Amino acid sequence: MATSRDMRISISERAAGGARARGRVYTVLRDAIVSTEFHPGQRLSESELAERLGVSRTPIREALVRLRDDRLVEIVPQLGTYVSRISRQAIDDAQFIREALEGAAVRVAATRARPEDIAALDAIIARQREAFRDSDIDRFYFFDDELHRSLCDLSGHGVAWSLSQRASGHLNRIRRLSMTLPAYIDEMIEEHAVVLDAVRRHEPEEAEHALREHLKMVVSAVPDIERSHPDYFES
Amino acid sequence: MATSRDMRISISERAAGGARARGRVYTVLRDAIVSTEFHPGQRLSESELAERLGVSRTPIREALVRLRDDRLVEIVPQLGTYVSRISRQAIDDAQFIREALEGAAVRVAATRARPEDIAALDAIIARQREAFRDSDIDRFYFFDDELHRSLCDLSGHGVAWSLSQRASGHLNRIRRLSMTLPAYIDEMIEEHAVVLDAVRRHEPEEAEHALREHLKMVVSAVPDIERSHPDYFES
DNA sequence: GCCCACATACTTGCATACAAGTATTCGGAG
DNA sequence: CTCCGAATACTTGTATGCAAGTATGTGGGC
Repeated sequence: MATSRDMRISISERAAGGARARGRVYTVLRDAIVSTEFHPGQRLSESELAERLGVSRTPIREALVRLRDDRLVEIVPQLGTYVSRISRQAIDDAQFIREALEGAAVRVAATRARPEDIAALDAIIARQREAFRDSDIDRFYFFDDELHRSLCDLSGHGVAWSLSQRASGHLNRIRRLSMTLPAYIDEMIEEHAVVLDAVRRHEPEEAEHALREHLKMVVSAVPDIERSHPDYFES
Repeated sequence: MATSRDMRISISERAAGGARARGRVYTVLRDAIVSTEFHPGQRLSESELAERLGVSRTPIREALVRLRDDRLVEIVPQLGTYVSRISRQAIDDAQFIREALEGAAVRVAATRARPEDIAALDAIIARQREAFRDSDIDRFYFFDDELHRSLCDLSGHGVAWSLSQRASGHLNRIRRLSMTLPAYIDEMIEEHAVVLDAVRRHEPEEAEHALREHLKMVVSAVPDIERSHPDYFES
């Protein structure tokens, strides 16, 4: 029947929009946690969050359940909801996931990148240098994500980036905290340039290796962060 | 203070348990979808599911939201919830994710596997042959998962398996459907043996290559399934 | 016979009410 | 002063009620 086919089309068109309140709440809470505006270990109250965000407990709960999947909060029945403390195992897991997924993606990206794609990537790095010059950490963080996301998109598997992101909550808190140290930012930009050069020259092996090395740098910041914020960590 | 440290411990102990109704509903619904007991394209009613499972709409909703993250259902506001039709892009994405994650995991597993680990893996393959001999597809499917999960666990990053699974909903429907064909099962078992041999000999490169080749076999079944169930697929 | 308009019955999204259970705190006894 | 117990004020989990919106079926007009 023709109707069923029409319905299918209208469905996929509308599903893309998604819900409004639920998605908004999830994004707001996730940002607050990753930016450590909500401190690791802090207790969260569903009712208080509902009041502050101007919605009822229902969308708050649905967002918290998603955040639990991300291991960013721990929900204990009849007791409370807590921002997860940063876990070394979770960092290690996220690092493994990122290297595997983004490494595989950049390998494909290196074989497929067209000149205009590379120009777009160059532009992103230029913006990173700008943000660094202006000491605008939030903007740098944004364009850092943007670069990695673009590389995944180029591979034809944008889902690699979304998955990597959802798995990288603990790691991203380290990223954000490490960006308060200018030395890290400077080195990050140079490493981005190395990755991009390998992509430009269509060298998949080299690109993957450079990216994996680059990703390892985030982990190297852990001891510094652990020293300055010991209470943010587990056990 | 000592209290806060004690609290932390009790929290992590209890968080492991998790909720009962919500988790149960999610598992039941996911199994129903992946086994195509719920047909791709089928419309689901929150109220009907609530009645059938003996709970209210709330846990049903939370489970459906998780399934939407898995791309297994499409929720259209004020219209209805539908079991996603199998999407070629989703299959391709899942394949990419599985190869990247499990490939990286088996590489590590090959370097770390101790004799007793390998014995355990051998035992799983033996059970697969048993299930094959008894034509018990569900049991074979279970031990297939068990083998892949064990390999990921061996790498020290069990999370690779959970992520891979959550991303593989569309692919798993193909897996289940392809297992109705005995020829596929037989070949799968042999390929498992090849992977395991490489792990036994501590050859990471070879193990990853064999696993990636093995994973590709699932995709090769797509045209067959598409011919026998054209209405299960998108557009 | 065909087509258009309206009412109806459904859907999900959100808000609220109730139930079960825990930590804390306040009061009293020793 | 110390310690024990019960009541209280919270927490999350679940159930239900209401609002907004869409598809469908029915009845009337042409």
